[in-house]
Amino acid sequence: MINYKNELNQGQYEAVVRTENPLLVLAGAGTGKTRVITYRIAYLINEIGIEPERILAVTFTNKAAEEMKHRLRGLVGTAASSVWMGTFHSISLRILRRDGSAVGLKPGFGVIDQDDRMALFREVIKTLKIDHKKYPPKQYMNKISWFKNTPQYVERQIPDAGSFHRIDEVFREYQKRLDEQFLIDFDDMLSLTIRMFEVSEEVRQYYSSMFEHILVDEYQDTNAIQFMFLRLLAGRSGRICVVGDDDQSIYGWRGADIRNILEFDKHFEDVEVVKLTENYRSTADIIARANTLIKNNAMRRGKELTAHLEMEGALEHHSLLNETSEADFVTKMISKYADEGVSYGDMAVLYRTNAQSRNFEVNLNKVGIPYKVVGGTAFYQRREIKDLLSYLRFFDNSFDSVSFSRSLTTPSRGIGTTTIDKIRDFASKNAVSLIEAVKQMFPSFSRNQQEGFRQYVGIMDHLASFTKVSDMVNGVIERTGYKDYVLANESEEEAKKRIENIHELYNAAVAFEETSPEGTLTDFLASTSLSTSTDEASGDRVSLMTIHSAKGLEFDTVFLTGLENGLFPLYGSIDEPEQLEEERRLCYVGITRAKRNLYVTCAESRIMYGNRTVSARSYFLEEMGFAKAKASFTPSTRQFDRFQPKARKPMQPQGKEASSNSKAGKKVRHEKFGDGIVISTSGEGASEKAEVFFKNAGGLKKIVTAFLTFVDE
DNA sequence: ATCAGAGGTGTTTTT
DNA sequence: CACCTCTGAT
Repeated sequence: MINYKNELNQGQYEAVVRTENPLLVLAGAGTGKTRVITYRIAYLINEIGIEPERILAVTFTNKAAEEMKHRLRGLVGTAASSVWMGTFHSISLRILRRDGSAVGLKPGFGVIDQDDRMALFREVIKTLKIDHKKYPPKQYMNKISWFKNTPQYVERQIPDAGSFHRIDEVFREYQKRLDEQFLIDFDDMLSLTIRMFEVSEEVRQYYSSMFEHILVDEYQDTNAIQFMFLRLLAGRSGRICVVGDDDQSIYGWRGADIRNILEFDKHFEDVEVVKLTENYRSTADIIARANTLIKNNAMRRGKELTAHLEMEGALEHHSLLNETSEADFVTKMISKYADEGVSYGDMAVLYRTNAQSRNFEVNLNKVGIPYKVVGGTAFYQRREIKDLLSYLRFFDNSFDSVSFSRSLTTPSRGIGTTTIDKIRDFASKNAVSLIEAVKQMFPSFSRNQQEGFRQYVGIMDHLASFTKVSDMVNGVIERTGYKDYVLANESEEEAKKRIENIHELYNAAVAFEETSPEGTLTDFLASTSLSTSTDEASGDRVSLMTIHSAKGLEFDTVFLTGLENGLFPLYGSIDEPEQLEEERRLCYVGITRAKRNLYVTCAESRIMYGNRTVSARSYFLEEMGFAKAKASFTPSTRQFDRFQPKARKPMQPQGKEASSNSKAGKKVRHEKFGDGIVISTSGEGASEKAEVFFKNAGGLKKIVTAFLTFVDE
């Protein structure tokens, strides 16, 4: 049926048929990674005779899993749906649903989503009377999230006391509340699964022998405990195949450990390695730029892509005056290509930070070009959706206090925080559910409040009369009068959008019933917590997204924007070689998204923090070989600091060579903060301020230039 | 209990 | 700039 030899090149073929030993596939951008994975699974099923449900395939996003399943269906038909395919998180969740009792989870446990988790941290900080201004809840959340991704947490340790203000207390209190509410958070999915494997040899054995073959996509972005997960299932000599590209590792900040891929052959026995370097995506020009850029990185296994498509395209760099002209330029080019017949869905505008999307949005709107901002607020994060779901969440889990207070107060019923806090206390002290607390405390409420509660409890009772998730969704929409509430409180335009979303929620519930006929409300709610904005379809519209979100995607025409020092590479990374390398990899990912046309832009100044700041061209521009901007698009005569094209230890900025009107990159000294590097400047004359990164004194600070001494080297 | 307005604060990137 | 939280007025 499938002719593997004909449909794959030599390297891909090897990657597909070597199924005995641990296999590392180093697959550069556009070298047919997805093809390898799908064909390998097909090969395992069709040629080796492995049962599809004994194959585990881990992807980076839910969307990638869907895409892969779709492609696999084309190769093996309905068997595709039996393969275990999904992200580490979704697979872990599935495992925990079945065996979570081994680590003390109650069968119907819920999953708290990111926003609610943040809300929970705020509560905790408040209860512990910690000054949230001095110690923002967000920091605790990040630190604890980070900690939950370490082997120590898997081993049940508690964060090092003293490492951050009262963090162990916060951790305990936060965890206590989660436990009380029978909730787990995002990070728990993975760490609890691994803990379970360690605690229960029986469970581990069950999954380990069930999965005869494990495949992992985007292996370069796995972290320490994801590695543990794989090791526990596959053993040291197991049948595991990981596919990745060390040059595309861009999640170090999230704990991804590039050593997982660099040292794969140390972690497993008898490892075979296949390198895929033949690129079938981009023009030779694009590949050449990508290669020269990434050569500047020291931490890599080292490989060079070769272009295999006979195709011509544009590859240009344009330096624009400011962020508006950058957006103008991009918009103009998009129109041009659209006129030439390139469809909108085949074009993408990429940037380093989400905040940059605005200018493009404004301009594209003006001209009427359809676009989609990927990575904005995810569907399930929208206010109206969260409001409605909070009823279902509370109905599903009457211990969930975040959902309780949200649903109880939207639309408002004359019950406020004071009363809610009382109910919480009561429930917590008596170890009863919140709904039980309400019932017992009922006589103590004022008449008005009693009316509110009666209505609220009525909705919950109403929900109990349904079995189908979609009916419940509909029930909430009807009984809360949510549409009227929206119409009464929002502008007509806004209300229309929200109501559309509400209908979409109902559709999602119907779709859920179709894809998982056995699925419960709990499952549906968990799936909403796992869903992210990158999972949503984009249609025939121009994609606006961060380079991180663009990972794994490709477009005919790509605009890579904002190539300025301080923005891309971003501030903090400039002085840290390792981080700078990650930024460079990110740039590499950006370049290699383009198939035919690539435009790389920068702006000489842009508004940041509300004032206009001038910044220097990105190091990466010179490294890609864009030594000078095109004359026609550089009205400014300003000179920028230049760097040796092949500096190894990237770039101690050379202050001396900078011109007088751009101080970016210069080394400075401040009486109090010590040595630093100027990132950008704003203002004129005596009020001129410089944004300076102080390595040893708290990072980025804004200082009036007069207080700085410029240091010559 | 709710809302509007002031004022302070901080920004990467996301499963 | 844009968000968020706190405050004081209804």
